[in-house]
Amino acid sequence: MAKQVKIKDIAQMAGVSVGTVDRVLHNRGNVSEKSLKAIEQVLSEVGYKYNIHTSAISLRKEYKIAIAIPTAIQGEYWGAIQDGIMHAINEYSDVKLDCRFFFYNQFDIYSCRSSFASIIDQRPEAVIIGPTFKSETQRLCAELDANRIPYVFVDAVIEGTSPVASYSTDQFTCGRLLGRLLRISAPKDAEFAIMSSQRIGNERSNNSLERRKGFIGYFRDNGMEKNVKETSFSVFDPAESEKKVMRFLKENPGIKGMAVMNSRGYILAEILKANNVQDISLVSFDLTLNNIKGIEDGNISAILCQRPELQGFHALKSLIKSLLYNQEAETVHHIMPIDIIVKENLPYYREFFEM
Amino acid sequence: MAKQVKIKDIAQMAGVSVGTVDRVLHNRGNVSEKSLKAIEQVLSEVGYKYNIHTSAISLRKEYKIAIAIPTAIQGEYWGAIQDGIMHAINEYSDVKLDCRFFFYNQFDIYSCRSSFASIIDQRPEAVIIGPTFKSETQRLCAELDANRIPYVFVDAVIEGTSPVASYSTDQFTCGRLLGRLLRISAPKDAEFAIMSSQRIGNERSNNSLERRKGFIGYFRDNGMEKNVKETSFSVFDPAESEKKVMRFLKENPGIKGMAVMNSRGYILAEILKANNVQDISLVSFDLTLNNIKGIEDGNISAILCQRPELQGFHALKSLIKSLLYNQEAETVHHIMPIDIIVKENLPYYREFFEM
DNA sequence: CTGTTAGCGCATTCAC
DNA sequence: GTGAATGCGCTAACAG
Repeated sequence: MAKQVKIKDIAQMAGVSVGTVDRVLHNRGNVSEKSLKAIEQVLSEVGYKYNIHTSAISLRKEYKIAIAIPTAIQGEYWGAIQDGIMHAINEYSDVKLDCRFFFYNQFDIYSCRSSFASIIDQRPEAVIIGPTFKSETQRLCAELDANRIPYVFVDAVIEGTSPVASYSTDQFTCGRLLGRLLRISAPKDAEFAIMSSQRIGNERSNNSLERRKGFIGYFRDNGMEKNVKETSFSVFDPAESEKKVMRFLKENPGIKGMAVMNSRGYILAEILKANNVQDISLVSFDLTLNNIKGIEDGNISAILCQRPELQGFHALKSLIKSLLYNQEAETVHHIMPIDIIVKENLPYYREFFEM
Repeated sequence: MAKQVKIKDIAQMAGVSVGTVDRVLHNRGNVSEKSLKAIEQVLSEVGYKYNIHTSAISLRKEYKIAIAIPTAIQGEYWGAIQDGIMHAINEYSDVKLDCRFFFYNQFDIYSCRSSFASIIDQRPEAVIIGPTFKSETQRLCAELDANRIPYVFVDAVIEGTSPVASYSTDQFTCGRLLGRLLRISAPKDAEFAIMSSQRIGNERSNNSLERRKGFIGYFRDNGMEKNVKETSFSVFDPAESEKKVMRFLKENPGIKGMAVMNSRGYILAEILKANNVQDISLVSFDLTLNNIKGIEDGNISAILCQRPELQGFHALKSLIKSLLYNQEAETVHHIMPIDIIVKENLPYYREFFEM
């Protein structure tokens, strides 16, 4: 229980006033070489620790924060990210924030483009980005970099950018994990299907592709590459999808597991259920309301979840720290844990908000 | 982005001074009926939200907190709980705390008794309890209740007590989940073993018993009660354990999965590995260093984890709130999520500290 | 360049 | 019973 050393203490030890210490801590210049040295000396000896909250109350400034993510629907993936952000706003309510959401349609590059453009117009002091379109994001980030506006990524990372932090999942490993979950619960010679949703614009396409690679890689590593089949279904045309999937299963009777590389597992759950297919394990992503129902009803065996609330929470938290401490820090990439959710452990994931 | 309403605002609206509002908020009396009414009226209208941190800095008081848990070893279960507590101390460093750990030997009731006795002597203002011995805990809690000292439970809940909050896991469901994990990855006629560690004093005995019940219940529900076998092993005598386990496996050649109802899975992993047993899945509890190694080496198939850091973190957090707000609130029992950890998702659980 | 000072939201003491 | 005043750790404006 070492006592926290305060700015006043440091000032005293360094033989200067609190004002000068404050200037050093926020490196906003106008400090003599001599004072600087003295203060840095003391700082390195005693290990000063900032107090965000007292700092925040004394700070009269209100920060404008822009949040650029795909349209968030309650009970779905981006809705959970939004929940996490709201939670952080609440937890750091002493930091005065003016948060604005700039939702865009993740399947419409034009919507993304115009959304990003209006962000620049708003001149925010910090930005949270849920990136979908690569070059649009890069363009936005270049602009932000030029204006020294800090930003963080949630869900995924875009190369060629320099965020304060990022919160994402190792999608490749997700794919491998999916492979493992299906394989261990099936006979040795079983076949497995990758179900991709055919959709113009490609839903979180990069993520799905990585997952697919991991999935195939897993079976390749186990000498079972030939056991992996692949087909697609439509999100919008259930009847057509049903026909297609059932035809696929008839042609591939060895299929014992299906992996849906996005959050649309529930659609296939409905199809399998309607056709009384019992011996196929279904795995998918994200704890959406539909998928929750699928698990509860026993039509989905497992869901992988990437802690979207936590991503949102920490995204805002790290931005706040960046704004208040104002220091040039290295980018920190955080890889979220991958939760495996099945019928038994489902209830407690829903209930407990994890911060 | 509704503006936070402050005490000053409330005072103004109610036509009184901040002092009076404060008296009401902390219900420490000396307020006229009329003022009280007025303030409560305003409060119910605007929904005032406390700010712990500003509250904490203005509060000169230092709180004594006693933490009574089994001896915490880094990298093991109680060590992780301690980590979470330390994390909370750090996160709420503006609240002045004098935290003292009162470790006790969870296999020695006398050590527990003397530890609990010294807590009472210390006259702490709040207590975190990791309960092992039922009546010892009940006695401590009765004493705390009598002195109106708030306390919270981690890991488990003891009946006949009235904590501020508790953070524990549904052990019965853990057992069921273990059953499921083993069953789905084995042939239909496979047999499964409950491995209990025979140890005087019974390691977290209640938890193990609940898990066992859940495990057996799961197989009963699936009409496979007869497929469940049971044996025990010693933590202290590896050679003897090895003999015993291998004999058991010879006598029960149908065994395809083993469930260790505590954190000692790694011991069996070593035995299986040493004897080149490959076709038996091993599942156990808690992300201890030994178990992590077992997963990495492929000798343990899965570990169930009950977020010990999070338990510790929230335990202290809720105590802090209880101390600062000083309101008689209902007990809140929190059931932690049960994480399933396998080789693929292991790395990211270790890395990401989840608050 | 530097020290002083007022003020942030809140708790508490102390006159009235 | 009540309100004014002081201080908590910190920031920033201001006067030197």
